Amino acid sequence: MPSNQPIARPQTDVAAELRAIALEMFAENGYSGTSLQQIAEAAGYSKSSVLYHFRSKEALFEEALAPSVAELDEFLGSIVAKVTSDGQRAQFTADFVDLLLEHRLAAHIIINQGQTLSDIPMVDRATGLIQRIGESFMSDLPTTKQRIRLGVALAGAAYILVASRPSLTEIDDIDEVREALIDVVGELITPLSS
Amino acid sequence: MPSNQPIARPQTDVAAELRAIALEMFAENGYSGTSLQQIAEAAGYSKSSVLYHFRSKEALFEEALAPSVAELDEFLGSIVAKVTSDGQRAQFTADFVDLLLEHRLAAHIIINQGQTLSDIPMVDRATGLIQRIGESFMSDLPTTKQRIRLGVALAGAAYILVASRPSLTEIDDIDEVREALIDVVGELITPLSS
DNA sequence: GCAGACGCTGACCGATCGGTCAGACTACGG
DNA sequence: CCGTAGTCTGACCGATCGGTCAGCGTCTGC
Repeated sequence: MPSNQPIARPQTDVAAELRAIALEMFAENGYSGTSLQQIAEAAGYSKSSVLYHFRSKEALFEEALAPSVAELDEFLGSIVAKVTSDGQRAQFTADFVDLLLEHRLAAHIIINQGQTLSDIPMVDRATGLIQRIGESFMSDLPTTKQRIRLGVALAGAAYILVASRPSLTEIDDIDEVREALIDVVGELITPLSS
Repeated sequence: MPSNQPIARPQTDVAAELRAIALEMFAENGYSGTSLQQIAEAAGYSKSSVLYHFRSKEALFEEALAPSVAELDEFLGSIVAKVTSDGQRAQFTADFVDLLLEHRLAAHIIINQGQTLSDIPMVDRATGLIQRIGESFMSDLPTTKQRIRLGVALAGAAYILVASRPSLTEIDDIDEVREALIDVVGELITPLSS
């Protein structure tokens, strides 16, 4: 029973392995602070091998970010419905927090290095999506204060979950943080329609 | 009437000029993304000149950050009084926002590159100070939700003022943003004592 | 007017950067 | 049993990195 794709994927997908390791190192030490040599060593391959699987350092970076950006795109699509329907604001908040938690590393990179790396297409696309998410709310927020409230909620949540040292988040149960965060963001967001 | 320091400082303090330019470039392109060559060119000097005024790239970086970190230290000292006295919470909030505004570039660097550059003493000192500011509040915040509320307020305000693209802040009058931000942070912080 | 300090520079250093390339080894289909 | 495609590697490339050093003017106090 032949199939049109390889009968068995190699047990270890080297490219995927490299993407994962690279994503972690780019988040930890920055894009320009991480060399192909370091990535190769961490993965147990040679630098040449990394460049065999990926056209360039930038290509590796983009492919490592791609899945997270794709989900961010999907998230933006699902927002439109929820923002207009008042009852689903809570669902949006939970989805937002969970998206950040699921894509910690990519979010860390976009948040902390987004401006610096704006000339990389994948990064530019991600920041564009984030901006559109903000705008989809902003459109019916007349006062500066309301807009700031939204900004503090989203940026504060993102930074706490993703970019801060353990200091603020501490060792508290991650689920406890998640729920508290959903509460606080919800408080800041829901009075916006009033 | 001789003095024990040079009678007249040179009209243009080259070291100070280099610190300012370097701070800007480190904030914009990251520490490892900024070379001494680039800094020298931007300042109109040679790379050798930069290294004449500063022992090393890291020394330049530290000296560029130093004034802001010193003020952060001062700020931490002034907090202790204000946190305990309930009436001065509003004053604290305004001071916090103004501190961020006054030291935009340094704050940008610490926020976005603090983790990556934690092995640089000045950066480590700054993150330590920030942590102590957080702890000075946390100490009498029993629930996770209250602590998250504080974290969202501080991190959100910091990120909006300092680290975001113009997207959220927009072209709105900076004073308008400042006041709205003080309002929102105040809302999040003041109910903490209840 | 001379000695020395100061500010600055180009030439140069070894190390490392991202990237190329010619092969080596393996596995598989004809 | 051979050819070919896929995977991986070391040797090598020019460019750039942070940093050193000898020496160039200029300015100043003696």
